[in-house]
Amino acid sequence: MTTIEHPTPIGPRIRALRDAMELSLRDLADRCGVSAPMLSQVERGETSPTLAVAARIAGGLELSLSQLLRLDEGATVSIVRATERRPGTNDPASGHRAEILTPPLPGQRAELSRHVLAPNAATGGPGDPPMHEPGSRETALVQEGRVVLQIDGERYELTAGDCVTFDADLSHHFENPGSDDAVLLAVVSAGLRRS
Amino acid sequence: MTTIEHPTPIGPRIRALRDAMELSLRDLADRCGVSAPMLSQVERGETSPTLAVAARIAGGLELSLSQLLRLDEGATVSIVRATERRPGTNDPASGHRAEILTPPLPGQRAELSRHVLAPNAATGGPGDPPMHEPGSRETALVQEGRVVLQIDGERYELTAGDCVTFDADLSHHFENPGSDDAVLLAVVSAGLRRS
DNA sequence: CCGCGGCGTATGCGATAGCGTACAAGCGTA
DNA sequence: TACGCTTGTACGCTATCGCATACGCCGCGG
Repeated sequence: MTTIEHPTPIGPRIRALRDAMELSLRDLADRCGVSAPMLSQVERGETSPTLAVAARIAGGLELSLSQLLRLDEGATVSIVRATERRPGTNDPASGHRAEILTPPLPGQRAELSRHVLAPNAATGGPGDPPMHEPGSRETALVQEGRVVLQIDGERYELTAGDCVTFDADLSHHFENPGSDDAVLLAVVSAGLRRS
Repeated sequence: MTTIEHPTPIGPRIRALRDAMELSLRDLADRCGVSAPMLSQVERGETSPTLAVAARIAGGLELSLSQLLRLDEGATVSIVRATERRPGTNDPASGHRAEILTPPLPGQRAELSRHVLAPNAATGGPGDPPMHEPGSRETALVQEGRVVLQIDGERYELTAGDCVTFDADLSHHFENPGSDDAVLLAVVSAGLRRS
């Protein structure tokens, strides 16, 4: 009996998920098209499955593979302490006021910011930044007014209360086409993490 | 020459990442401890690597495995339109007022909420919900007052301006130990997506 | 007592992942 | 033309993944 060294202890996790769904090895085997003995070996860490079967196992557990493997994501809790207030941008010319609510960030995981767009103001130019690191996600909530979001050439019209989520590594910017200030709460989260 | 059907087209992605880092097959092979021919076969989808070597490849690309596989995450843009205002909870007994800012959500990807905690109030009980689906992340920003966060028994003290990120599938709750209202902006994002 | 159904695991065999090596093609230099 | 040196790929061989099958174990009903 030799136990292989794990890239990540996926075995116990599969076992836990299977138990939580109250499936036997054979039940899960039927659901995912992987033999029961194989499942047993994977759960006990006696073998390293190929991506193909790992993906089928994930499917049987109603997860995507990257979700099944998501336990190597690092610290479960990270706190960034408040520091001096970040200045915030205020561009009277364009009518764009932005305020980053989160403290500056080593090992950045998330950033909340609040934007106020005067009538006809926009965040950056059409092809410019804001553009975040590959894999990051942005969620924005329109709190007041009307906003037009341009992503990669596409145009979306949003009104107060609308919420949009998109891949933040695409070029994107917001505009205020209305005649009142628009207020936008934006959250950028969880991009790739290099090293 | 037979091409296997991919769980997810990881091959082209590896190739793209390798090109972006300007590494040859042998360079990457040295970095990650996987032979160059193997890398070539994986990139072209001629073989499905084991998790062990996939993880080493990911390591050579300075990514975690789940990050390397993260391309099955779905649509790049999703908009949830504003609907009627959600009522929001208001519990005078406990002193907890909560307001969910995002509209109700098919295919929920993110939820922003704003919590006001009167002195000595708390969000839920110590072991209760709020507890979100496996894999989800929560980021919270203390806007006013002082807050104590309990996660899985651990206790963290936060003051205005602090920002915390943690795995939201752990049991957690916030308390206000101060003598003024505490205001908390919370964002839950990107949990598991079943099927 | 036996039999029957379930459970997880040991066994043995094809198929193939993963290695070292050897190869063809594309560069710049002589 | 030949030469080094790079690039990515084809060739064999061994380790092992992944399967069907068989086994020991336990709880239940006869």
